[in-house]
Amino acid sequence: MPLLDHPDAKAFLLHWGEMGTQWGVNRSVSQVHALLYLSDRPLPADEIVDQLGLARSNVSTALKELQSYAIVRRVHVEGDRRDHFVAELDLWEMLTRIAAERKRREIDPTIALLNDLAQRLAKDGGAPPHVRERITRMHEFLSTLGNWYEQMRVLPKPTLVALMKLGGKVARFLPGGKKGANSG
Amino acid sequence: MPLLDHPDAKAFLLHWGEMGTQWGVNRSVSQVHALLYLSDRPLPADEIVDQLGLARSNVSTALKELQSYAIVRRVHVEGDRRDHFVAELDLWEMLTRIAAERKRREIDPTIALLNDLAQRLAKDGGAPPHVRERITRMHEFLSTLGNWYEQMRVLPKPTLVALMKLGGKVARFLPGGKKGANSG
DNA sequence: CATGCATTTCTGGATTTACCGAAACTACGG
DNA sequence: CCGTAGTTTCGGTAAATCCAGAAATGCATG
Repeated sequence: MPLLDHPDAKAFLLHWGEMGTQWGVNRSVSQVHALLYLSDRPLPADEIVDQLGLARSNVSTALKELQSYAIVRRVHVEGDRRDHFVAELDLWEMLTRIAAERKRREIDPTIALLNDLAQRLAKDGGAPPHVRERITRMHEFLSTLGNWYEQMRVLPKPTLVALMKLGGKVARFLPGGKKGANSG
Repeated sequence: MPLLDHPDAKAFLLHWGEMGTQWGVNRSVSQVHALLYLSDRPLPADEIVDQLGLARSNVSTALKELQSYAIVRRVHVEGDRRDHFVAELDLWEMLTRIAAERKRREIDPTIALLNDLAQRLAKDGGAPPHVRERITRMHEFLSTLGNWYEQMRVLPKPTLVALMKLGGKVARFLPGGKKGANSG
């Protein structure tokens, strides 16, 4: 029985699709992802086509995209020649992989550009000082974020989860204590 | 002299505009933001129109959107009846405000929906167990993230910055400690 | 190496979104 | 009551995106 006959499953899938569009992911991609996330077994592309009513080609593209994020992978199913696909079910993994890929695609190139601009501006005596300063600050800011991310990325997952659950209490451990901690 | 006569300023603005589109923000909005970020003085809407070559109505909409994120604000300029606009220059502020607004607009409604679905599924004896479980897990996951965010949000900015700079080292403070480090 | 099936890539059309320019409307201060 | 600034709405158009069908490619098998 099709998974999407269940109204709640369908509601989730539709909402997930819309979420995607708001974050710059196309609807087909996020719907395919939602379907695989809800499925209890690997699905072949054809079945995704049937359940979502998308064109075969479109599903193919979506699967490729999802695999490039490493949140969907191909699996072999005994006695079936067709590729089957499953979604990453560990949501922490899912999040970190999406973050990693978006950083790679969008943030890193931005930092690289800002690096260029900042360097050029530093030598350009005629450049307006505030432009130089603003771009340099943005560069530093994104670099800091990037470095932080790289350090979080390599932490073991349970550590990450523990930190997240600890929430604001981590601030206790900062030199100077919680309120009004200094930045050294 | 127009700010965008400087090639590096222009490069930044164009890149920023494209970044926006990849994150679900329209190009006009992010370009207006970039322009205000680089500007060393408050700009009236007309001047934004001139410098970016956008329609007046479009700029008006973009400014409204940016103000709804609280990363641009209206200021009064002595001796000029027109509204002028400035961008938030503190990038940590900018980030947290964008995060706050996107959470409010997109994440919170998603959590609310998942909450509904999870509740309904819990009572629905006929629902496939894996669907119930997957949706429940997603709900818990996003709730955890949301709670974490709320706790981070209220930390003083210097504390936030300090934590970020501390990076992966915060893991040292966890009970059970990461390899090779524990608090005394 | 030919065949059949699975999959990807290409291409044109449909839909959606973005944007302009004009007009209507609000607000405010002479 | 006028003039200026600002916003909102709207029709039209341009551009980007989405997506179905066709063609091409890949791949395992006999």
